[in-house]
Amino acid sequence: MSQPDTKTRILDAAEQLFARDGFHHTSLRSITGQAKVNLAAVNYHFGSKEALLQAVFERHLLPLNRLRQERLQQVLEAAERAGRPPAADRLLRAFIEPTLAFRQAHPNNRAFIALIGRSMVEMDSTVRDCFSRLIEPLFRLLLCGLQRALPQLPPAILLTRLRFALSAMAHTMCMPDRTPLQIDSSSAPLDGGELAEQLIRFTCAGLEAPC
Amino acid sequence: MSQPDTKTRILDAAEQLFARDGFHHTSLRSITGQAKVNLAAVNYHFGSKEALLQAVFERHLLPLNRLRQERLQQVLEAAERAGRPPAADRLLRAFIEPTLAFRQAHPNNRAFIALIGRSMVEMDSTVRDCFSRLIEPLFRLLLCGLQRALPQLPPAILLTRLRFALSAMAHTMCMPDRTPLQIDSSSAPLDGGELAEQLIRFTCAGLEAPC
DNA sequence: ACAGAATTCAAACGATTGTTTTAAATGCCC
DNA sequence: GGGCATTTAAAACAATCGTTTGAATTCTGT
Repeated sequence: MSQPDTKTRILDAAEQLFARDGFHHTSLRSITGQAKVNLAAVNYHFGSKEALLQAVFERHLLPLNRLRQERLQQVLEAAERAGRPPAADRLLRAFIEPTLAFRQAHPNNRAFIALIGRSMVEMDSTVRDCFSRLIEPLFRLLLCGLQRALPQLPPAILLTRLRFALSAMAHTMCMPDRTPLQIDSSSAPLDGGELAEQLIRFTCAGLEAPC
Repeated sequence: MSQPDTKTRILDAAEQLFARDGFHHTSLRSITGQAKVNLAAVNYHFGSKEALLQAVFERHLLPLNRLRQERLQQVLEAAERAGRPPAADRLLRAFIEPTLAFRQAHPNNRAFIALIGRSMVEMDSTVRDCFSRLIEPLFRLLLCGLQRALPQLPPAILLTRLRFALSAMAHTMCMPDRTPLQIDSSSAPLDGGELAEQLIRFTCAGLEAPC
Protein backbone atom coordinates (compact mmCIF):
# COMPACT_ATOMS: atom_id res chain seq x y z
CA MET A 1 0.00 0.00 0.00
CA SER A 2 1.87 3.02 -1.26
CA GLN A 3 0.81 6.21 0.48
CA PRO A 4 -0.32 9.21 -1.53
CA ASP A 5 2.42 11.72 -2.18
CA THR A 6 3.38 14.45 0.26
CA LYS A 7 1.31 17.17 -1.32
CA THR A 8 -1.86 15.10 -1.23
CA ARG A 9 -1.24 13.95 2.33
CA ILE A 10 -0.86 17.57 3.41
CA LEU A 11 -4.05 18.59 1.59
CA ASP A 12 -6.00 15.74 3.18
CA ALA A 13 -4.80 16.52 6.68
CA ALA A 14 -5.30 20.26 6.28
CA GLU A 15 -8.80 19.78 4.91
CA GLN A 16 -9.79 17.64 7.85
CA LEU A 17 -8.24 19.85 10.51
CA PHE A 18 -9.40 23.13 8.98
CA ALA A 19 -12.93 21.72 8.93
CA ARG A 20 -12.75 20.48 12.50
CA ASP A 21 -10.82 23.26 14.26
CA GLY A 22 -10.88 26.19 11.86
CA PHE A 23 -8.05 27.78 9.94
CA HIS A 24 -6.46 29.83 12.68
CA HIS A 25 -6.74 27.19 15.36
CA THR A 26 -4.99 24.65 13.21
CA SER A 27 -1.21 24.81 13.42
CA LEU A 28 1.10 23.70 10.67
CA ARG A 29 2.63 21.37 13.20
CA SER A 30 -0.63 19.54 13.74
CA ILE A 31 -1.17 19.29 9.99
CA THR A 32 2.28 17.94 9.25
CA GLY A 33 2.01 15.68 12.28
CA GLN A 34 -1.19 14.07 11.03
CA ALA A 35 0.11 13.92 7.45
CA LYS A 36 3.34 12.38 8.70
CA VAL A 37 5.50 14.81 6.75
CA ASN A 38 8.12 17.31 7.80
CA LEU A 39 7.05 20.70 9.10
CA ALA A 40 8.87 22.56 6.34
CA ALA A 41 7.06 20.58 3.64
CA VAL A 42 4.06 22.92 3.75
CA ASN A 43 6.10 26.02 2.99
CA TYR A 44 8.12 24.11 0.43
CA HIS A 45 5.15 22.77 -1.53
CA PHE A 46 2.60 25.53 -1.03
CA GLY A 47 4.56 28.62 0.01
CA SER A 48 2.57 29.56 3.10
CA LYS A 49 -0.26 28.49 5.36
CA GLU A 50 -2.63 30.81 3.54
CA ALA A 51 -1.65 29.40 0.15
CA LEU A 52 -2.32 25.95 1.58
CA LEU A 53 -5.84 27.04 2.51
CA GLN A 54 -6.42 28.25 -1.02
CA ALA A 55 -5.14 24.96 -2.43
CA VAL A 56 -7.49 23.04 -0.14
CA PHE A 57 -10.40 25.14 -1.38
CA GLU A 58 -9.52 24.90 -5.04
CA ARG A 59 -8.92 21.17 -5.12
CA HIS A 60 -12.60 20.32 -4.70
CA LEU A 61 -14.43 23.61 -5.00
CA LEU A 62 -13.49 24.32 -8.60
CA PRO A 63 -14.97 21.07 -9.95
CA LEU A 64 -17.96 21.29 -7.59
CA ASN A 65 -18.71 24.83 -8.64
CA ARG A 66 -18.52 23.88 -12.28
CA LEU A 67 -21.15 21.23 -11.61
CA ARG A 68 -23.43 23.59 -9.74
CA GLN A 69 -23.09 26.25 -12.39
CA GLU A 70 -24.04 23.79 -15.11
CA ARG A 71 -27.09 22.64 -13.16
CA LEU A 72 -28.15 26.23 -12.53
CA GLN A 73 -27.81 27.13 -16.17
CA GLN A 74 -29.77 24.05 -17.21
CA VAL A 75 -32.66 25.17 -15.04
CA LEU A 76 -32.48 28.71 -16.38
CA GLU A 77 -32.36 27.58 -19.99
CA ALA A 78 -35.19 25.09 -19.55
CA ALA A 79 -37.34 27.86 -18.12
CA GLU A 80 -36.30 30.14 -20.97
CA ARG A 81 -37.39 27.55 -23.53
CA ALA A 82 -40.70 27.02 -21.77
CA GLY A 83 -41.24 30.78 -21.69
CA ARG A 84 -41.78 30.69 -17.95
CA PRO A 85 -39.83 31.98 -14.98
CA PRO A 86 -37.72 29.26 -13.32
CA ALA A 87 -39.06 27.68 -10.13
CA ALA A 88 -37.29 28.75 -6.97
CA ASP A 89 -37.10 25.24 -5.61
CA ARG A 90 -35.46 23.98 -8.79
CA LEU A 91 -32.81 26.66 -8.48
CA LEU A 92 -32.16 25.74 -4.88
CA ARG A 93 -32.01 22.10 -5.84
CA ALA A 94 -29.48 22.84 -8.56
CA PHE A 95 -27.38 24.42 -5.87
CA ILE A 96 -27.76 21.91 -3.09
CA GLU A 97 -28.02 18.51 -4.74
CA PRO A 98 -24.54 18.46 -6.33
CA THR A 99 -23.15 19.46 -2.96
CA LEU A 100 -24.90 16.61 -1.23
CA ALA A 101 -23.90 14.15 -3.96
CA PHE A 102 -20.27 15.17 -3.62
CA ARG A 103 -20.46 14.80 0.13
CA GLN A 104 -21.83 11.29 -0.12
CA ALA A 105 -19.49 10.21 -2.90
CA HIS A 106 -16.61 9.52 -0.51
CA PRO A 107 -16.23 9.53 3.27
CA ASN A 108 -13.34 11.97 3.06
CA ASN A 109 -15.53 14.52 1.30
CA ARG A 110 -17.58 15.13 4.43
CA ALA A 111 -14.76 17.15 5.94
CA PHE A 112 -14.53 19.33 2.87
CA ILE A 113 -18.24 20.14 2.84
CA ALA A 114 -18.06 20.96 6.53
CA LEU A 115 -15.18 23.30 5.74
CA ILE A 116 -17.25 25.02 3.06
CA GLY A 117 -20.10 25.44 5.51
CA ARG A 118 -17.74 26.95 8.06
CA SER A 119 -16.28 29.25 5.45
CA MET A 120 -19.70 30.58 4.48
CA VAL A 121 -20.21 31.88 8.01
CA GLU A 122 -16.58 32.65 8.72
CA MET A 123 -15.95 36.08 10.18
CA ASP A 124 -12.19 35.97 9.79
CA SER A 125 -11.23 37.94 6.71
CA THR A 126 -8.35 35.67 5.71
CA VAL A 127 -10.62 32.69 5.23
CA ARG A 128 -13.59 34.62 3.93
CA ASP A 129 -11.72 36.58 1.33
CA CYS A 130 -10.09 33.43 0.01
CA PHE A 131 -13.41 31.62 -0.08
CA SER A 132 -15.50 34.50 -1.40
CA ARG A 133 -13.43 34.87 -4.54
CA LEU A 134 -14.20 31.27 -5.42
CA ILE A 135 -17.90 31.21 -4.58
CA GLU A 136 -19.13 34.69 -5.46
CA PRO A 137 -19.82 34.14 -9.18
CA LEU A 138 -22.03 31.20 -8.28
CA PHE A 139 -23.92 33.17 -5.63
CA ARG A 140 -24.44 35.90 -8.17
CA LEU A 141 -25.85 33.45 -10.69
CA LEU A 142 -28.20 32.02 -8.06
CA LEU A 143 -29.36 35.49 -7.09
CA CYS A 144 -29.93 36.36 -10.72
CA GLY A 145 -32.02 33.21 -11.21
CA LEU A 146 -34.07 33.86 -8.09
CA GLN A 147 -34.80 37.38 -9.27
CA ARG A 148 -36.48 35.87 -12.31
CA ALA A 149 -38.22 33.21 -10.24
CA LEU A 150 -39.62 35.75 -7.78
CA PRO A 151 -40.08 38.95 -9.77
CA GLN A 152 -42.60 40.36 -7.31
CA LEU A 153 -39.90 40.67 -4.62
CA PRO A 154 -37.95 43.94 -4.46
CA PRO A 155 -34.24 43.21 -5.04
CA ALA A 156 -33.22 44.36 -1.56
CA ILE A 157 -35.75 42.04 0.06
CA LEU A 158 -34.73 39.11 -2.10
CA LEU A 159 -31.07 39.69 -1.29
CA THR A 160 -31.86 39.74 2.40
CA ARG A 161 -33.84 36.54 2.17
CA LEU A 162 -31.13 34.87 0.14
CA ARG A 163 -28.71 35.72 2.93
CA PHE A 164 -31.07 34.06 5.40
CA ALA A 165 -31.24 31.01 3.16
CA LEU A 166 -27.49 30.79 2.71
CA SER A 167 -26.99 31.06 6.46
CA ALA A 168 -29.25 28.07 6.98
CA MET A 169 -27.40 26.23 4.21
CA ALA A 170 -24.05 26.96 5.75
CA HIS A 171 -25.03 25.50 9.10
CA THR A 172 -26.57 22.46 7.51
CA MET A 173 -23.23 21.81 5.87
CA CYS A 174 -21.10 22.04 8.98
CA MET A 175 -23.65 20.79 11.49
CA PRO A 176 -23.18 17.03 11.11
CA ASP A 177 -19.59 17.17 12.30
CA ARG A 178 -20.16 19.57 15.15
CA THR A 179 -23.50 21.13 15.88
CA PRO A 180 -23.21 24.84 16.55
CA LEU A 181 -26.71 25.30 17.91
CA GLN A 182 -27.10 22.36 20.20
CA ILE A 183 -30.49 22.86 21.69
CA ASP A 184 -31.51 19.30 22.00
CA SER A 185 -30.14 15.99 20.86
CA SER A 186 -32.90 13.72 22.05
CA SER A 187 -34.42 12.81 18.70
CA ALA A 188 -32.38 10.94 16.12
CA PRO A 189 -30.57 13.24 13.70
CA LEU A 190 -31.74 13.35 10.11
CA ASP A 191 -29.55 11.83 7.44
CA GLY A 192 -27.97 13.96 4.73
CA GLY A 193 -30.67 13.51 2.11
CA GLU A 194 -33.55 14.19 4.47
CA LEU A 195 -31.73 17.20 5.86
CA ALA A 196 -31.28 18.61 2.36
CA GLU A 197 -34.97 18.14 1.63
CA GLN A 198 -35.91 19.93 4.83
CA LEU A 199 -33.50 22.72 3.96
CA ILE A 200 -35.01 23.18 0.50
CA ARG A 201 -38.52 23.20 1.88
CA PHE A 202 -37.66 25.69 4.61
CA THR A 203 -35.72 28.12 2.46
CA CYS A 204 -38.22 27.88 -0.38
CA ALA A 205 -41.10 28.75 1.90
CA GLY A 206 -39.10 31.64 3.32
CA LEU A 207 -38.10 33.00 -0.06
CA GLU A 208 -41.63 32.76 -1.42
CA ALA A 209 -43.32 34.31 1.61
CA PRO A 210 -45.63 37.23 0.77
CA CYS A 211 -43.84 40.53 0.89
CA MET B 1 -15.45 64.19 32.58
CA SER B 2 -14.50 61.34 34.85
CA GLN B 3 -13.86 58.15 32.96
CA PRO B 4 -15.65 54.96 33.95
CA ASP B 5 -13.62 52.74 36.23
CA THR B 6 -11.04 50.26 35.03
CA LYS B 7 -13.31 47.24 35.08
CA THR B 8 -15.98 48.92 32.96
CA ARG B 9 -13.43 50.29 30.50
CA ILE B 10 -12.04 46.79 30.03
CA LEU B 11 -15.52 45.34 29.53
CA ASP B 12 -16.38 48.00 26.96
CA ALA B 13 -13.19 47.52 24.98
CA ALA B 14 -13.39 43.73 25.13
CA GLU B 15 -17.01 43.73 24.00
CA GLN B 16 -16.19 45.87 21.01
CA LEU B 17 -13.08 43.96 19.97
CA PHE B 18 -14.55 40.51 20.58
CA ALA B 19 -17.47 41.49 18.36
CA ARG B 20 -15.26 42.90 15.63
CA ASP B 21 -12.37 40.44 15.56
CA GLY B 22 -13.57 37.42 17.52
CA PHE B 23 -12.37 36.09 20.83
CA HIS B 24 -9.19 34.36 19.77
CA HIS B 25 -8.07 37.07 17.38
CA THR B 26 -8.33 39.70 20.07
CA SER B 27 -5.24 39.99 22.24
CA LEU B 28 -5.30 41.23 25.78
CA ARG B 29 -2.81 43.87 24.66
CA SER B 30 -5.23 45.31 22.13
CA ILE B 31 -8.01 45.32 24.73
CA THR B 32 -5.95 47.04 27.41
CA GLY B 33 -4.54 49.39 24.79
CA GLN B 34 -8.00 50.55 23.72
CA ALA B 35 -9.24 50.69 27.31
CA LYS B 36 -6.13 52.66 28.28
CA VAL B 37 -5.40 50.41 31.22
CA ASN B 38 -2.44 48.27 32.09
CA LEU B 39 -2.05 44.83 30.59
CA ALA B 40 -2.09 43.09 33.96
CA ALA B 41 -5.39 44.72 34.91
CA VAL B 42 -7.37 42.06 33.03
CA ASN B 43 -5.89 39.18 34.97
CA TYR B 44 -6.15 41.16 38.17
CA HIS B 45 -9.81 42.11 37.81
CA PHE B 46 -11.17 39.09 35.94
CA GLY B 47 -8.65 36.30 36.46
CA SER B 48 -8.18 35.26 32.85
CA LYS B 49 -9.11 36.10 29.29
CA GLU B 50 -11.80 33.45 29.33
CA ALA B 51 -13.30 34.83 32.53
CA LEU B 52 -13.33 38.23 30.87
CA LEU B 53 -15.36 36.78 28.00
CA GLN B 54 -17.86 35.37 30.44
CA ALA B 55 -18.12 38.71 32.21
CA VAL B 56 -18.75 40.44 28.88
CA PHE B 57 -21.53 37.97 28.13
CA GLU B 58 -23.16 38.16 31.52
CA ARG B 59 -23.18 41.91 31.82
CA HIS B 60 -25.86 42.35 29.16
CA LEU B 61 -27.10 38.86 28.38
CA LEU B 62 -28.52 38.12 31.80
CA PRO B 63 -30.90 41.11 31.80
CA LEU B 64 -31.70 40.64 28.12
CA ASN B 65 -32.53 36.98 28.60
CA ARG B 66 -34.77 37.81 31.53
CA LEU B 67 -36.70 40.16 29.27
CA ARG B 68 -37.00 37.62 26.48
CA GLN B 69 -38.09 34.90 28.86
CA GLU B 70 -40.82 37.13 30.31
CA ARG B 71 -42.11 37.98 26.85
CA LEU B 72 -42.11 34.33 25.83
CA GLN B 73 -44.00 33.33 28.93
CA GLN B 74 -46.53 36.11 28.43
CA VAL B 75 -47.28 34.75 24.95
CA LEU B 76 -47.57 31.21 26.26
CA GLU B 77 -49.85 32.19 29.12
CA ALA B 78 -52.06 34.36 26.93
CA ALA B 79 -52.51 31.42 24.58
CA GLU B 80 -53.23 29.16 27.54
CA ARG B 81 -55.95 31.50 28.77
CA ALA B 82 -57.48 31.72 25.31
CA GLY B 83 -57.41 27.93 25.06
CA ARG B 84 -55.53 28.11 21.78
CA PRO B 85 -52.02 27.18 20.72
CA PRO B 86 -49.67 30.18 20.63
CA ALA B 87 -48.90 31.73 17.25
CA ALA B 88 -45.44 31.00 15.90
CA ASP B 89 -44.85 34.57 14.82
CA ARG B 90 -45.70 35.86 18.29
CA LEU B 91 -43.15 33.53 19.80
CA LEU B 92 -40.51 34.66 17.35
CA ARG B 93 -41.41 38.26 18.04
CA ALA B 94 -41.05 37.72 21.77
CA PHE B 95 -37.59 36.48 21.06
CA ILE B 96 -36.44 39.05 18.51
CA GLU B 97 -38.04 42.33 19.52
CA PRO B 98 -36.36 42.72 22.91
CA THR B 99 -33.06 42.03 21.20
CA LEU B 100 -33.68 44.74 18.63
CA ALA B 101 -34.89 47.17 21.28
CA PHE B 102 -31.75 46.60 23.31
CA ARG B 103 -29.60 47.10 20.26
CA GLN B 104 -31.23 50.41 19.45
CA ALA B 105 -31.28 51.66 23.05
CA HIS B 106 -27.65 52.77 22.94
CA PRO B 107 -24.99 52.96 20.21
CA ASN B 108 -22.60 50.88 22.27
CA ASN B 109 -25.09 48.02 22.38
CA ARG B 110 -24.65 47.30 18.69
CA ALA B 111 -21.30 45.69 19.36
CA PHE B 112 -22.78 43.43 21.99
CA ILE B 113 -25.57 42.18 19.74
CA ALA B 114 -23.04 41.55 17.00
CA LEU B 115 -21.03 39.54 19.50
CA ILE B 116 -24.09 37.48 20.38
CA GLY B 117 -24.72 36.82 16.70
CA ARG B 118 -21.15 35.73 16.24
CA SER B 119 -21.36 33.49 19.27
CA MET B 120 -24.46 31.72 17.96
CA VAL B 121 -22.52 30.53 14.94
CA GLU B 122 -19.17 30.24 16.65
CA MET B 123 -17.40 26.96 16.05
CA ASP B 124 -14.74 27.47 18.68
CA SER B 125 -15.66 25.50 21.77
CA THR B 126 -14.31 28.05 24.23
CA VAL B 127 -16.72 30.73 23.09
CA ARG B 128 -19.60 28.42 22.35
CA ASP B 129 -19.54 26.58 25.64
CA CYS B 130 -19.45 29.84 27.55
CA PHE B 131 -22.31 31.25 25.48
CA SER B 132 -24.41 28.09 25.33
CA ARG B 133 -24.72 27.82 29.07
CA LEU B 134 -26.27 31.27 29.15
CA ILE B 135 -28.64 30.92 26.20
CA GLU B 136 -29.72 27.29 26.26
CA PRO B 137 -32.64 27.59 28.70
CA LEU B 138 -34.13 30.29 26.51
CA PHE B 139 -33.74 28.23 23.34
CA ARG B 140 -35.39 25.35 25.10
CA LEU B 141 -38.33 27.51 26.11
CA LEU B 142 -38.69 28.76 22.55
CA LEU B 143 -38.59 25.22 21.19
CA CYS B 144 -41.18 24.16 23.72
CA GLY B 145 -43.47 27.00 22.67
CA LEU B 146 -43.05 26.25 18.99
CA GLN B 147 -43.94 22.64 19.60
CA ARG B 148 -47.30 23.81 20.88
CA ALA B 149 -47.67 26.32 18.07
CA LEU B 150 -46.95 23.76 15.37
CA PRO B 151 -48.18 20.44 16.78
CA GLN B 152 -48.43 18.85 13.35
CA LEU B 153 -44.64 18.97 12.93
CA PRO B 154 -42.65 15.95 14.14
CA PRO B 155 -40.22 17.08 16.86
CA ALA B 156 -37.14 16.20 14.82
CA ILE B 157 -38.37 18.28 11.89
CA LEU B 158 -39.24 21.21 14.10
CA LEU B 159 -35.83 21.10 15.77
CA THR B 160 -34.14 21.09 12.37
CA ARG B 161 -36.19 24.05 11.22
CA LEU B 162 -35.54 25.93 14.42
CA ARG B 163 -31.84 25.48 13.77
CA PHE B 164 -32.33 26.97 10.31
CA ALA B 165 -34.20 29.88 11.83
CA LEU B 166 -31.59 30.50 14.51
CA SER B 167 -28.85 30.45 11.89
CA ALA B 168 -30.61 33.18 9.97
CA MET B 169 -31.12 35.11 13.19
CA ALA B 170 -27.48 34.84 14.12
CA HIS B 171 -26.34 36.31 10.84
CA THR B 172 -28.85 39.07 11.00
CA MET B 173 -27.37 40.06 14.32
CA CYS B 174 -23.75 40.21 13.23
CA MET B 175 -24.33 41.25 9.62
CA PRO B 176 -24.64 45.02 10.05
CA ASP B 177 -21.11 45.35 11.34
CA ARG B 178 -19.52 43.00 8.86
CA THR B 179 -21.49 41.06 6.31
CA PRO B 180 -20.40 37.44 6.12
CA LEU B 181 -22.21 36.64 2.90
CA GLN B 182 -21.41 39.58 0.74
CA ILE B 183 -23.06 38.74 -2.52
CA ASP B 184 -24.04 42.17 -3.55
CA SER B 185 -24.03 45.57 -1.94
CA SER B 186 -25.73 47.56 -4.66
CA SER B 187 -29.07 48.18 -3.01
CA ALA B 188 -29.31 50.18 0.17
CA PRO B 189 -29.16 48.01 3.30
CA LEU B 190 -32.30 47.63 5.36
CA ASP B 191 -32.44 49.28 8.75
CA GLY B 192 -32.66 47.24 11.92
CA GLY B 193 -36.42 47.25 12.28
CA GLU B 194 -37.12 46.35 8.68
CA LEU B 195 -34.49 43.61 8.85
CA ALA B 196 -36.15 42.14 11.94
CA GLU B 197 -39.53 42.16 10.19
CA GLN B 198 -38.06 40.37 7.19
CA LEU B 199 -36.41 37.86 9.47
CA ILE B 200 -39.66 37.10 11.25
CA ARG B 201 -41.54 36.73 7.98
CA PHE B 202 -38.89 34.46 6.49
CA THR B 203 -38.45 32.18 9.48
CA CYS B 204 -42.18 32.02 10.13
CA ALA B 205 -42.89 30.91 6.59
CA GLY B 206 -40.12 28.34 6.84
CA LEU B 207 -41.29 26.96 10.17
CA GLU B 208 -44.89 26.73 9.03
CA ALA B 209 -44.15 25.12 5.66
CA PRO B 210 -46.12 21.91 5.00
CA CYS B 211 -44.25 18.85 6.16
C1' DA C 1 26.65 5.00 -12.51
C1' DC C 2 26.77 9.70 -11.93
C1' DA C 3 25.68 14.72 -12.07
C1' DG C 4 22.04 17.72 -11.01
C1' DA C 5 17.59 18.72 -9.57
C1' DA C 6 14.01 17.89 -6.30
C1' DT C 7 12.70 16.77 -1.84
C1' DT C 8 13.14 15.84 3.11
C1' DC C 9 15.01 16.75 7.49
C1' DA C 10 16.33 18.84 12.08
C1' DA C 11 17.11 23.07 14.04
C1' DA C 12 16.60 27.63 14.86
C1' DC C 13 14.53 32.37 14.15
C1' DG C 14 11.72 36.31 15.36
C1' DA C 15 7.30 37.56 16.70
C1' DT C 16 3.23 37.18 19.48
C1' DT C 17 0.44 35.14 22.88
C1' DG C 18 -1.69 34.74 27.97
C1' DT C 19 0.03 34.92 32.33
C1' DT C 20 2.96 35.96 36.43
C1' DT C 21 5.96 38.64 39.18
C1' DT C 22 7.77 42.40 41.79
C1' DA C 23 7.72 47.04 42.84
C1' DA C 24 5.59 51.61 42.85
C1' DA C 25 1.56 54.33 43.38
C1' DT C 26 -2.96 55.30 45.11
C1' DG C 27 -7.01 55.28 48.04
C1' DC C 28 -9.09 54.62 52.60
C1' DC C 29 -9.86 53.97 57.53
C1' DC C 30 -8.49 54.90 62.37
C1' DG D 1 -0.72 61.46 59.00
C1' DG D 2 0.59 56.56 59.46
C1' DG D 3 -0.55 51.91 58.19
C1' DC D 4 -2.86 48.77 55.38
C1' DA D 5 -5.28 47.02 51.45
C1' DT D 6 -6.31 47.91 46.70
C1' DT D 7 -4.90 49.12 42.28
C1' DT D 8 -1.51 50.30 38.63
C1' DA D 9 2.87 49.88 36.43
C1' DA D 10 6.88 47.77 33.89
C1' DA D 11 9.19 43.77 32.96
C1' DA D 12 9.87 39.18 32.22
C1' DC D 13 8.01 34.41 31.77
C1' DA D 14 7.18 30.13 29.13
C1' DA D 15 4.73 28.50 25.28
C1' DT D 16 3.28 28.55 20.59
C1' DC D 17 3.06 30.28 16.15
C1' DG D 18 4.55 30.65 10.85
C1' DT D 19 8.61 30.80 8.51
C1' DT D 20 13.54 30.21 7.08
C1' DT D 21 17.90 27.98 6.76
C1' DG D 22 21.35 24.78 5.21
C1' DA D 23 22.75 20.28 5.07
C1' DA D 24 21.35 15.49 4.10
C1' DT D 25 18.79 12.58 1.32
C1' DT D 26 16.19 10.80 -2.54
C1' DC D 27 14.81 10.88 -7.17
C1' DT D 28 15.59 11.53 -12.28
C1' DG D 29 17.46 11.55 -16.80
C1' DT D 30 21.19 10.19 -19.76
